[in-house]
Amino acid sequence: MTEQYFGTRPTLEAVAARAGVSRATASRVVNGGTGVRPPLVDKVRQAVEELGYVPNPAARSLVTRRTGAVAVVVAEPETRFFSDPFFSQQIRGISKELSAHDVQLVLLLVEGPDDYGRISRYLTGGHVDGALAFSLHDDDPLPGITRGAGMLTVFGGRPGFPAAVPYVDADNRGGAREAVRHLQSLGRRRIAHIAGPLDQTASTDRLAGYRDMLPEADPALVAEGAFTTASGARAMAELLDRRPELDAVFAANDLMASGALRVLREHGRRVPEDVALVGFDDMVSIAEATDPPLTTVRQEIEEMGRLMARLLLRGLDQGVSGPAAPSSVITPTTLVRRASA
Amino acid sequence: MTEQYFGTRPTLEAVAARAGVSRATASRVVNGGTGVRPPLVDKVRQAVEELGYVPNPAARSLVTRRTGAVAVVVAEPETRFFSDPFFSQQIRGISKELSAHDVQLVLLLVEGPDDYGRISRYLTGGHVDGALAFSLHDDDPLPGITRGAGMLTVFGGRPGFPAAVPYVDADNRGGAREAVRHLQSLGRRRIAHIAGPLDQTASTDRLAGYRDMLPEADPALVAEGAFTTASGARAMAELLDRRPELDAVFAANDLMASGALRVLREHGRRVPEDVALVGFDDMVSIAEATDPPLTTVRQEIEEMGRLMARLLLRGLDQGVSGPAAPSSVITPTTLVRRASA
DNA sequence: CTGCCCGGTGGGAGCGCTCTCTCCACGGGC
DNA sequence: GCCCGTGGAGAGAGCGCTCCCACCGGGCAG
Repeated sequence: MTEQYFGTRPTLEAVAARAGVSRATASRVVNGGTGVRPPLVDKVRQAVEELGYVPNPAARSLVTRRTGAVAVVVAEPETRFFSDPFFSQQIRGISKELSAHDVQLVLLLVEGPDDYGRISRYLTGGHVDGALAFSLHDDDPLPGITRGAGMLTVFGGRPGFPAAVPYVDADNRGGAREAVRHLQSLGRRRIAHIAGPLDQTASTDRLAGYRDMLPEADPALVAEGAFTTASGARAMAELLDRRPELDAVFAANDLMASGALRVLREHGRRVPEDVALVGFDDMVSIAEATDPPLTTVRQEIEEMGRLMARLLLRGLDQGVSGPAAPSSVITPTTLVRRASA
Repeated sequence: MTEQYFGTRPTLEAVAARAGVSRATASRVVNGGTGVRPPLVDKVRQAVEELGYVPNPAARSLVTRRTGAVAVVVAEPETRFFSDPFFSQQIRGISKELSAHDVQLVLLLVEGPDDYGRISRYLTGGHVDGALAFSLHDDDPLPGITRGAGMLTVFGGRPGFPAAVPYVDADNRGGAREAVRHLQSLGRRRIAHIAGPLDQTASTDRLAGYRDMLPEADPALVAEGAFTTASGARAMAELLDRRPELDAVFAANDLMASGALRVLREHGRRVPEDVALVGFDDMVSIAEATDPPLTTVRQEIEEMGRLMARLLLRGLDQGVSGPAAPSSVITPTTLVRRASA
């Protein structure tokens, strides 16, 4: 732990000299130390310690052709990425998994529609070994870009893109079915749905789950929101206007459910007595804070992030050879019963 | 734009051969092209284009000793980092500035109190040219770590650490003074303060500004919160209990102000008639959504992020030689008058 | 007309590492 | 007792790039 501000950093050469071995042996020790006799291992370790040696990552990756870093690409036309706890939790999971494997996370924020060129250039540039991306909208150019760059990429959320790219997603459809099934088991017959933006598969999949259970449902019982509180309120008002006799609502996320809740109360409907309400996500800070607390479909967001990273790392390890595309993973959802339904 | 999935990527050598020049000349063109005659420049450019050449960053940084990346270190013992829009906006600013200079952002999330070793190792490892960090608490080990790593680091927020590290912060003290001055100009005499956690300089600086204007203020008019809505509500209740005669409140951020607002209303106090209320931050999504909308002290958060990055890049350019520590920057605040005061 | 200067170019070394290949020493089988 | 097999160590060749330095030729001063 010596000072090394100026005075060039020690190289492997220096370590080898100090330990009285060759550079090759020193390298072997630094990289795991298999096939080197214990006394030499100790000598090298000690030299490393004394010199404060740290391998030069550039030199290493020049020969290994691995960078030990992956990109996380975030398309964020509308500042949603950060404001939505969904992404932050996913990033947490990703970060945990990556750092456990000593892989670094390079954050690539898309700064606007004209910025994809930079992203693409970076990805082809060999700065990172692979990429993680979030597929927000059906027309997102990201899937095209990453495959164009020939870079192994795992997506968060099923891309609208019909290509066979690996992704991690919650069982949106199954979760939605469970939500509706629960409302039905409560004896509700006029079940409305507040959908998310229909250019996202998360929304369309949840809508599909709703329709699975209610194939004959009145189309007027479905309203489209935008995953925000305000849009949930708006959609709820619309539904009450169109079908005042509704007795249950399944909202495609908790934020919209909380907006709906407010409107229901303003219209004098008691929850759950008059109208039962189920959300999606189980964002605890929202679902537990409402009055009454929200019954909702829980998805393991951080775990999904972790899985994305794991899938990518595995694909990377399996090798440069062959189209080692990992298969996608769908994580289960669970219904969390609170008071709203 | 040829396929290059397999088949090794073209090197400078290949470009040079195709253009009929030496590797040195090709390199010159790729790096700006000064001192090379136009016809040759064109030839090289064309070869680059045809081959789809992209420089190998590892090889480049091996010799230049620059990585073209900076770390953003985020200590987040309590998941605050992402949930607080403050940081996300700051990151946006940072990302914009960095990508404009083709510098990458490596995100280092501290995964817990035991994780500082990894961070420190990474920073000393030569993976990045400099670092950006957020100083959250007075006892934060980050300032010590980055200087121990001998790495140029710019902080977001004045560190409690008494060291002379460069940082970017809003004029918290001046902003607080302005808030109180405004309340005084409204004729309020019993002005309370809801402070943030007092182990953060943002909180203590704002408290200091409050005290600047009210040196004789009753200590019972100050309550400590935690920058959250709930803590603001709690602090407000406490203040009303202790000093029911108060006629104004300056809260150290908008979140706490919104919590205070709710409690004031629950206690039958009209805002601003009975109690005038001023917040801090001007988080538009909060300040404009309350009823009445919040008068608050605005700080240019994204701009602060941009400044952090700019300061770091400048320091990096000024050179490896000498202790090129950039000086700190304090950004001005402005009072935004809405209806609450 | 000769020599010098200078812009433009190429040759080549070397950044710090990994990895293959060679070499050596030792031990065991016949 | 000899030879071969085996495991451990070292020498050396690059990985792809930048940059120093030598070189070359043309223009201009002497």
